[in-house]
Amino acid sequence: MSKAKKQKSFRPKARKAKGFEDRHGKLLRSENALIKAASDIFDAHGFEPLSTPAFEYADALGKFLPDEERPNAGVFAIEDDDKQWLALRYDHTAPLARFVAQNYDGLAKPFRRFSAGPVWRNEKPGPGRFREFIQVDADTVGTKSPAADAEMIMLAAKVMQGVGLTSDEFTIYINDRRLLDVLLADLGVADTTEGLLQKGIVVRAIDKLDRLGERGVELLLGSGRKDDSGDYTKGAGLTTAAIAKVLAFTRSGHQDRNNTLSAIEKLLGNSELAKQSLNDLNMINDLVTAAGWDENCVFFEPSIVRGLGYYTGPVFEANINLQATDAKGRPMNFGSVGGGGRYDGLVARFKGIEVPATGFSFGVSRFAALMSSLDRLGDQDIAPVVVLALEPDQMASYFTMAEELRADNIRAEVYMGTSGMKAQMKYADKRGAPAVVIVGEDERMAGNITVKNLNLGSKISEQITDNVQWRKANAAQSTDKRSMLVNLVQKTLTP
RNA sequence: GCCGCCUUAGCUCAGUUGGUUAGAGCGCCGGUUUGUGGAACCGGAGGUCCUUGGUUCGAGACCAAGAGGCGGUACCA
Repeated sequence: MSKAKKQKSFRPKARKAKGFEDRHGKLLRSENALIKAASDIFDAHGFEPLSTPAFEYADALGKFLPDEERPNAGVFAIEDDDKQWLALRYDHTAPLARFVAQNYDGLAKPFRRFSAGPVWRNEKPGPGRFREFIQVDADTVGTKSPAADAEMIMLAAKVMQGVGLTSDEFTIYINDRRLLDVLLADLGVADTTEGLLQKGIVVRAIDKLDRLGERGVELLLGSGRKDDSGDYTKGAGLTTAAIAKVLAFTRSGHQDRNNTLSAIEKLLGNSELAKQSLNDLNMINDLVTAAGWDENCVFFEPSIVRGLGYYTGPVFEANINLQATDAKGRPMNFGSVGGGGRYDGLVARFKGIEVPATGFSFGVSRFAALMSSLDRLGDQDIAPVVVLALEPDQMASYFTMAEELRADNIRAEVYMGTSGMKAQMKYADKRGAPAVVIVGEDERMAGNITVKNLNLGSKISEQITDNVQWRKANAAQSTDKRSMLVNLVQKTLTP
């Protein structure tokens, strides 16, 4: 490597941006299968497909406004030619609120729609956490009816089933934010700025129950917690008695939905707001029960709160009860693969009038990664049969052969390179092709085709140690008349 | 953002108290075998030892700063 050469060419390093993922093969097929399964279910229930742009004006996305100092905190934002700030959407809900507000008069309400596509968050990436990921959302806008919430819950369960999970392999948890509001009001957390801040800490602390355990959450509710790395997190500053009450509430879940509701009623039943909430939850329970969803996959769970601030009523979460390991053999604990709830305030930001809404969202990337590693989705990733291109002037006939295979639903391709036969065999092997079609001069002159079974070939090779025998072994291939092409390939592919 | 650990070939990693020309396995390429991938044997290519500065006669190794990666934690409208 001469100095002159080094100076001549600048080469950028081939590397992908942090927190962004290349997706291909089995994993991408899993994602697509998941998106399709969810979309089909939403569509069958009468939800309208809706696609909104990746960019929105930043002020439309939320109360977030990019400031000069850190325009990209949380979201990816750019300043347009006209000095207006654009930001990549960070979920599908905010664009929906914008769409509904903008087209309010023309929409049949309640308006029900589903959306699938990537969303972006400019946050620190971690395992199973990316800066770009796909969400599939279904939302119902324009009704306060708990029936709409019940429908969301059942849709979530149906999607879980739709991707092949049995009812003991997934769980849908239900809770209601209003119950926590009542509880905290009882404990003296006021509706002031300071109180709302405190409430936020409480909600986020409860959200961490599964990760930190009750002891950790207890610290976060009280004075604060120091983690293993020595970092200190400020607590909510509740009294010991108040902490006990909050924890008692999170423990009030039972296996049986009715028992959970009566336990909550005993704890909070005197309040008017709690009565409203329990009424709604009872109606949800009736509908879910009538539809036949049994107690082992749909629960009321008071410890589920969801981290986001905008929920105003029932909240839901979908969990997978399976353990998987990643490429490096480490256990993948994904926890929830989807969540949602009622948010009655979002559209009001635009319209000034309250437009109640409820929705559910699946984190497709996370969900699909889990399913893919369990070989539960995308296992239809079968490599194509490769038609070798041995004689350059016979390409037309190779194309014809591949087309015949495709007509019989066999994934097939013609080798597109210019290398010799050995390289073509290596190519087919590396692709994982189940078989190759070999038609060279010999076959062509005789009006024949040869099909080699690559899987069988590699099995046979394991038993051969002698080099000469190795060369001679072509037991894994057979030759027949040209007209028998599809037949012979078919026979090779079926075990 | 805060805390900890890490960074040597495409990948996983060795590399002695600081001492000539930095290694292994796997992978890759070629050959044995010019119409046959996968086994076996033989050969080959491939390195800014993350970067910069310092200590030293001499640094992959020691020191400092920076960058990147991993993990934890926080934030996540």
